[in-house]
Amino acid sequence: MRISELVERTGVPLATLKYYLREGLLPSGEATSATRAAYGETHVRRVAVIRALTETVGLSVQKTRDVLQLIDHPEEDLVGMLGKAIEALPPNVTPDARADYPRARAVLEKLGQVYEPRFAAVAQLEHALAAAEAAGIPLDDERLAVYGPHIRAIAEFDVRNVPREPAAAVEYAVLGTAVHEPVLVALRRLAHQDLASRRLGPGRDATKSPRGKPPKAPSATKGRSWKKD
Amino acid sequence: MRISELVERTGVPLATLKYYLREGLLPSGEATSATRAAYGETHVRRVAVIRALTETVGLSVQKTRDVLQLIDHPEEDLVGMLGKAIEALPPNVTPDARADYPRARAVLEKLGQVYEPRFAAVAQLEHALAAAEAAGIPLDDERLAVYGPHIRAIAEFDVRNVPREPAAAVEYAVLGTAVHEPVLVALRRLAHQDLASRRLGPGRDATKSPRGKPPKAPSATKGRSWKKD
DNA sequence: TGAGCTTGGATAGTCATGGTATCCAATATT
DNA sequence: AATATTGGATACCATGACTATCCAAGCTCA
Repeated sequence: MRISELVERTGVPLATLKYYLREGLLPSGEATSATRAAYGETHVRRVAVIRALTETVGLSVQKTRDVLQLIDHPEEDLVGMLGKAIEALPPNVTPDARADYPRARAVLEKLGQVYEPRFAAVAQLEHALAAAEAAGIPLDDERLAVYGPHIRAIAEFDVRNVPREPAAAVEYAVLGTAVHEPVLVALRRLAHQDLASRRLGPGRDATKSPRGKPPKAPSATKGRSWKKD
Repeated sequence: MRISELVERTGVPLATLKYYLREGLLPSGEATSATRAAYGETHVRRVAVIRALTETVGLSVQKTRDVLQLIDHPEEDLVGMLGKAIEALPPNVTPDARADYPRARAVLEKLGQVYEPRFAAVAQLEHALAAAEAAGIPLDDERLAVYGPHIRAIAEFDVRNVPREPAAAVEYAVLGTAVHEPVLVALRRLAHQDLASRRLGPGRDATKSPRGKPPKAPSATKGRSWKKD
């Protein structure tokens, strides 16, 4: 297909596609002549991934390019790739191997995981913990005892499902880490709303302005029983 | 204290503090004279919260102001406040009550939660699910069956710990939702790295450059027993 | 008292991002 | 041949988050 069709298929303006081309996010189509190139389904998919990474995950165009290059040039070392990908993900904190991340270290020790200051995620965790502290809601032991195992279980599922084929594994690891984060975050927010509205009782309005029927009582929800504190 | 001291205490440049003042993120100190004002600990804390929200959570200055105003003017309706807060959080998708969010609806039905298109989080979830799909890693039933309950459990803990006092509850709900997200995300990334390095076997190097002894089994951690699901 | 420093308040400038818009010349297409 | 579409290059623009200056009205301390 020609680039004009790519515009139609993806809904992304021509000028923007050219921009992605320039920035190296999107490989140029196969040149069929001096002034013409053919694009394929891979390009359609690539554009979708670019938008997912930039719009939903919130990566900058530069970081998106880094991540895509990781996928395009997979190395055998999955763990190393994963590390590099995580480094590209927000929040953009650059790890300093010689720095000390006391909060992160304490947390990791409690979780029985290795504290490795070269991991970008350690610096990210430190940052996040400091922010929580600053906001007046530190991650105390009790909360960590809840968050830790559940997050670990989620991560175990993720890792269990890594494809065997190396290239696919890299793509899964890199994209999966990034792309499921917003899903998890949204699910938590929705669970908050669901629980809060049930807790504060049906009968009161569930939303700010719209007058919506408050979600019906906690009744039967998959047989789950939510004890209310 | 004078503003120059606030600069020292927070490490934020004067020009930036003035910017926050202008934008209404930071209340001005109590005027002691025509050209002098006194700042207190509340200001120090406020600046910390501003940085946490902008740097770590990734809010824009505008959205940060919205969130802070929510906290400063708490209403009794906690659920409504929570909804407004979530609306200010990234990704910035504005919910359309008349729109249909098919992916989000399907997920919520499977989870036994109410589908309410006015909730911003529903639109956010739809967005995230579409992005995951575009990236080639859709949230299939199996994954949802794992993510859902664990996230729910986390959210239950969060809701269980809402303070009783209304103003404190609003602050906890609004800040807690936002501020713990980066923590959860960082924990998942670290769990990925931990699991991946264990999986690809000790014996192989755990990171690209650093040589880290693979963590010992999750066994006993501080005598605390967190049952793993 | 007065020289110099610190403020608050206002205004303008800067830098990075993430696009948009144009122009052009070389083809395709009809 | 006439018209439309490309690729490639270049220039332009809007937003956001600061950052820098200016100024005049106080403080402060010798």
